[in-house]
Amino acid sequence: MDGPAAIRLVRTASLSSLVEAEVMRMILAGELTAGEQIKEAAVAGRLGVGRSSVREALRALEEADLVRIEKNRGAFVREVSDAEAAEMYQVREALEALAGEILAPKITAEQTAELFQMVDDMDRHAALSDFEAYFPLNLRFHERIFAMTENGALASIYRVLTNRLHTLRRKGLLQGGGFAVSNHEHRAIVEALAARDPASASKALKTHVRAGRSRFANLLSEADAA
Amino acid sequence: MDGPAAIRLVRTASLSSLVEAEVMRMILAGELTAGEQIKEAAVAGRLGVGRSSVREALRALEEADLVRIEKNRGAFVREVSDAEAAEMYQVREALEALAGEILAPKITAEQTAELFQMVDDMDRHAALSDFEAYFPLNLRFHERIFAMTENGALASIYRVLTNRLHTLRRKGLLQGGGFAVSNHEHRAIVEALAARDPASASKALKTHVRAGRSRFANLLSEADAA
DNA sequence: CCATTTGACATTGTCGACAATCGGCGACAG
DNA sequence: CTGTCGCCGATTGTCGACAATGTCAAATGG
Repeated sequence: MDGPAAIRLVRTASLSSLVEAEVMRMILAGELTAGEQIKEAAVAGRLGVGRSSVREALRALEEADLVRIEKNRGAFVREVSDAEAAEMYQVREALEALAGEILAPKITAEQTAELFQMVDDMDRHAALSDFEAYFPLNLRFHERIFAMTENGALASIYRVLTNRLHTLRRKGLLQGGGFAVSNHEHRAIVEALAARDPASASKALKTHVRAGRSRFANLLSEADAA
Repeated sequence: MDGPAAIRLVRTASLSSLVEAEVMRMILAGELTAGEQIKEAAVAGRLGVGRSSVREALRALEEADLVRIEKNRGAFVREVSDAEAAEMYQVREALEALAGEILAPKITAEQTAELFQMVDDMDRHAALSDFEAYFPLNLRFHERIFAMTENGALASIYRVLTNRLHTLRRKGLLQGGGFAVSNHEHRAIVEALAARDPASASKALKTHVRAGRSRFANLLSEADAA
């Protein structure tokens, strides 16, 4: 027995949803590279489930735009072009700005403390150049802001977008060396939120996303030059 | 033989994707009411396909948030509460504003002509109180604006959002509200776009969505009072 | 009369079988 | 040598079988 958590899991989660989570994890972790084919039988064998469960999972991932399915050819890890990434950054900018507008007027002292704490932690990791610790915290920071808005539709759409962007963002921050800079922007965001000023919170978030986009764009041109 | 269109369809579309489209159509058309259970065997029999294809389709629709699947209980048409609808309106406002900002600087004369034409058509339908003709044109009007931005990510997310809004339990109310007034707002939007002014286009779209939201809210309180 | 149990039925979850299709390799003609 | 055709192995598409689970009403006991 693994305890009540496992019991609850079995009672609520279907096999295909677990497969979906696992394949998604593999994609976001880079264990499956962009463009690579995902063979149903291989996944089924590896996870010890039938092909139907894998097919259902892949179908869900297709709707989430993480894989692309071509009839009679199979499922492939979706590749996001540079142009698409730029589009997504533009949408993300608007979403983050909205989140700032919603959250600023109603943020609580506990919440600002939590966000400041996260920024402090990120500062520590940045000082040590500990990317492995910094990166997930960065993700959680933005996710917490959306969660605090208590607008479920907004948070849900944001998650869809970041899932699609995930590999790109990792790459952008990895080489940028700009993640100390990026954290200065984080602090500015929290300060604007703590001041309960919707306009400046919105602006700080916009600025942050736009800076991230241009950091990404710079890396692209460097890579093209090389 | 049904001609080359049918051939292309068979070569590119899987059964499950066709089932998905059909079930989605039934949900959006209201043939399946909110909260209703969708039985796999019934759909499979009605469409003449196996249960696997139906299951895959339902799984995709779940990811699109049009149905909700409970393990061992089945799939149900998702119902959107009034509170969720309000959240979505807020997100939609931000997305439409962004679309206006993107489109205004680069809209062409042909495109403004097309949009003005649609507004004129809507005026005609409004004068005749022809809901059935007005409503789909209204949807297309907004969709065209997003398409013209040529930001695929933005258009894709907007579609996700509107699909979800269509499962609104009291969606009948959405269509009722003063649509002659609403079309005045449409004209203002196109005029701002034609003037190639991003700020005012963005503002006109925001105003329009916000007005739609309050029209909806008014109808809700009326309905609750009755 | 009410609460609980039990058991039959309906529905979903998972699996493997079989058919359809694709991609590549080699045979073969020019 | 090049291009084409046809076969073969690998992979996906679809289906129905069987097991697991939930539902609901009748039977049972207090």
